Amino acid sequence: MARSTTSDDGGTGTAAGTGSGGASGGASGGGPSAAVPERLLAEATRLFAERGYDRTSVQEIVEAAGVTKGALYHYFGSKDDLLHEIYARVLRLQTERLDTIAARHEVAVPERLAEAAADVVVTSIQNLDDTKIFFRSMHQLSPEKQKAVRAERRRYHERFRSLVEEGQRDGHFRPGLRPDLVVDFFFGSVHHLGTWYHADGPLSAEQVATEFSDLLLHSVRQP
Amino acid sequence: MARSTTSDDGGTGTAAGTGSGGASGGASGGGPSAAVPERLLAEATRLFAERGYDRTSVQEIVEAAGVTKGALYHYFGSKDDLLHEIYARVLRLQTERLDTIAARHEVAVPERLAEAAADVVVTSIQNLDDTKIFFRSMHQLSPEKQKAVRAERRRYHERFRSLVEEGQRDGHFRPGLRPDLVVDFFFGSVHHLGTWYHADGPLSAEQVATEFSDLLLHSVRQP
Amino acid sequence: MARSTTSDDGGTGTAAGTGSGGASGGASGGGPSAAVPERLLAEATRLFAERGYDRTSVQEIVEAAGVTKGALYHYFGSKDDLLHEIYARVLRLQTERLDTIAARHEVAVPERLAEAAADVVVTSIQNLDDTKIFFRSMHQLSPEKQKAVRAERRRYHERFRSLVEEGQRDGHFRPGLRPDLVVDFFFGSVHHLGTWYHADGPLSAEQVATEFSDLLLHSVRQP
Amino acid sequence: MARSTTSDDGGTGTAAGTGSGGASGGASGGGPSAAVPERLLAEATRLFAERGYDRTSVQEIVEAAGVTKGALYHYFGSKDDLLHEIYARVLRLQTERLDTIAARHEVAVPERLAEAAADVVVTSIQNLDDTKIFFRSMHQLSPEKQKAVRAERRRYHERFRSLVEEGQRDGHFRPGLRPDLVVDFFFGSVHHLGTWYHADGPLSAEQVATEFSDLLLHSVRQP
DNA sequence: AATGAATGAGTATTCATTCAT
DNA sequence: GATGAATGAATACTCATTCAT
Repeated sequence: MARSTTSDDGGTGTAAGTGSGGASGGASGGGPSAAVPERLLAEATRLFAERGYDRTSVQEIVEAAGVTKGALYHYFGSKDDLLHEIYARVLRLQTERLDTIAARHEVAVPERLAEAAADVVVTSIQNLDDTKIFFRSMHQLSPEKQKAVRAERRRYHERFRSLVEEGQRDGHFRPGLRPDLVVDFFFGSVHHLGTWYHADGPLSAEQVATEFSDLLLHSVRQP
Repeated sequence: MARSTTSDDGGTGTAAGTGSGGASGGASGGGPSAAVPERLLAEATRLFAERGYDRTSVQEIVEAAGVTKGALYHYFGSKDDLLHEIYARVLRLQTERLDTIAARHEVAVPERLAEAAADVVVTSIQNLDDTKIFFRSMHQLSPEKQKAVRAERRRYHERFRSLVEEGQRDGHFRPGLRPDLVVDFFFGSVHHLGTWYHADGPLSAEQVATEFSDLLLHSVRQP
Repeated sequence: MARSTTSDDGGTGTAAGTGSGGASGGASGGGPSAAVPERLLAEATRLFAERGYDRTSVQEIVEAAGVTKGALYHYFGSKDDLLHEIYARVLRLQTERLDTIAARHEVAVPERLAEAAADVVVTSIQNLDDTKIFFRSMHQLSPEKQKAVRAERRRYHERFRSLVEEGQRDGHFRPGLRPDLVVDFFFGSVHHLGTWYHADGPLSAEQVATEFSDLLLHSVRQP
Repeated sequence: MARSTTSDDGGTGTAAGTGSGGASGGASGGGPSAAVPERLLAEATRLFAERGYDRTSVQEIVEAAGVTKGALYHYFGSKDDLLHEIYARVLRLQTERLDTIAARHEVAVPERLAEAAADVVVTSIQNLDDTKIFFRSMHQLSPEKQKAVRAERRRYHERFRSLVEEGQRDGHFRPGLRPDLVVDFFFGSVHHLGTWYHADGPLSAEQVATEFSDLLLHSVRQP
């Protein structure tokens, strides 16, 4: 059984091992020739972002992916599982990137914070569908999956907060600030990108990233 | 007919005519003795915030309000209408407050911006249910109501943006900033209060307001 | 009480006596200044013909008539009552006209039959809404009202059948025909006028009446 | 998906694929062992004829057919779809029969018209439920389905009318008659069979057919 | 690995009617 | 004579999920 209803395998398990060598296998991403689980995740992401989790029916997902319900339930234990997988994927990506940036101890804290902030803006815009889903659909996950996602999210925020705290200890950032509030302040802005940013608008992801990063840095920096 | 399906009466219409002085009338808020439309709105707000719009059934709302479905549909054209009414109410409130603050031309712009920022944080926390609903459920409104709410929201953002622009002209705020991005940056933070703030947590509304306002001001101020 | 829920007063009772001397009274027909019961009947007739009895709500009727539900229930015991009144009205009219024509014993039977046939076609077209309602909505009447209408209808058919029988006895009409079948044959055609006749089509009521009457006469006449 | 909401496949599609030879498949008609779509159609036909389309609930249909609502909606897109399917079935049958009869060019027109007339009476009586539904429920179809049925019906009438016109050209029928009116005259009679004919009455289908056909022929024939 | 028929509990909404005023 | 708020039962339709094949 490939089902992952209650699995805690970090989220890669469901799709792993399918299709290699098969006629349809191999491609990553959601193109028509991609493996079935990837295609399902890609279409689900698109549809959840477009009309919301509750308003997207399993039927619509499988039709968009060109498979049948049976196939979906072969790979995913439930609709909820699909959503959880989407969250896991984005959290994994962001955590990895933040860890890489934060670990560059040779770079001064303000530069690392600026880079981390800009990076999360860019990846949030690059995965705007995930960003939209993230803040809208958390409460539609089952309680235990919600708990798991919140825990992962908390760890991510803690790493970010550590950077702020490190900057305060080094005298770069204003000591009176509450680092947790700073993090909530900034990630509110990031999560809301999904409500107003449009790829075909006047601003590139990098422009937004630069400005958001700049605003954050000015807001915390020791004048 | 008291229905307000397409009314643009500013939202007070639904409750009008229920009679001050009547046995059931008069009270505002959602207590058990309040008028039926108010009770429905109060319970709907609570439930939408608690479990989301799509996951709240009309049945649950009327049970919580102690009336029947027929009564709900006597006052509101649809479930969607209820949600729209909630949005209209909070937008009206925030717009009024911002207008009052922004109009105090005898006060310098940074002080007015700081006050406006702190004020919207406090009222967002005081109406935390509305805040939660706002950013989660916008896309569950019917397209035309969504358009109406977005338009109203845009007007609100524009007023806020004018303050930033005024500050730039006066030389208080950094000229290189894009005022629209500043507004999106800050209101992301505000709208996300609903995802992390808890009334029984360690922070008062005023503490958050002061810190968010401070972060905003530092982020834009001419150093 | 003016209600006529179970009355057998021949159908005139409900509206009689209202409004004489009142500001709104006097006019017959359904114009905006007509008395309330007439206006209700007129709008109900129009709406029942347009969208069917079950698909017309009491709310729609009272809105079209410019009154409230309370007013409707003041004059009519039920929605069903309204429909019954419409049937009674058209049956009364047709019966009266047939009686008048059939009683002209100085005229030969074929001429009387031809005139009766043409007349019922003309009045059916002049009251096309009633004609549409008649054959579509009979089964939506309450069982007892349905019985009453059927009985009245049967009496009407019997009078018509008598003409055919009289013609057979006089040697004008073919003796082998079953008069009841002739009547059903012809009234099928008449009742179906509502499904195809349009006032703005190429045929006048009189043209249809002449041709239908001619077809009937040729179908029964002794060659 | 077996749904046929908008299908124009001539109406057989809904039942396709249920498998001849399967444990439940094969039987036509509405017996308890028939395939699910057939059983649903059979019970719907019976109930629509008995109490009308609007007064028959989907719940009643599925209970009568011994299945669940989900099963109905698996095969039919809507209640409206069921009705449309009933119309399509009867129209197909009648069109086929008329075509066969009208195509016998070796037979003189009056004989062919008489046979066609008698045949449509017999099949209308044999499918009396369909006949009842036909004239009562047309206006309860969705506008586009109504249009489709009317178009099909028009084609049927046109074929019948062609017979009349052919007879006029051949000198068998009176030249002054409007063939379209003759057709409306006759089919009014046919459609109304449902309102008065009873299988347990004194008349056999053939007796009615013979007399109706005779009345039609006499009404149009050159004396 | 995959199908698709079938389930059954759930959804928002409608509506004729009543009744205190 | 007339109002309109309120009822409560009924309505068509949806959908995540299961399971025999």
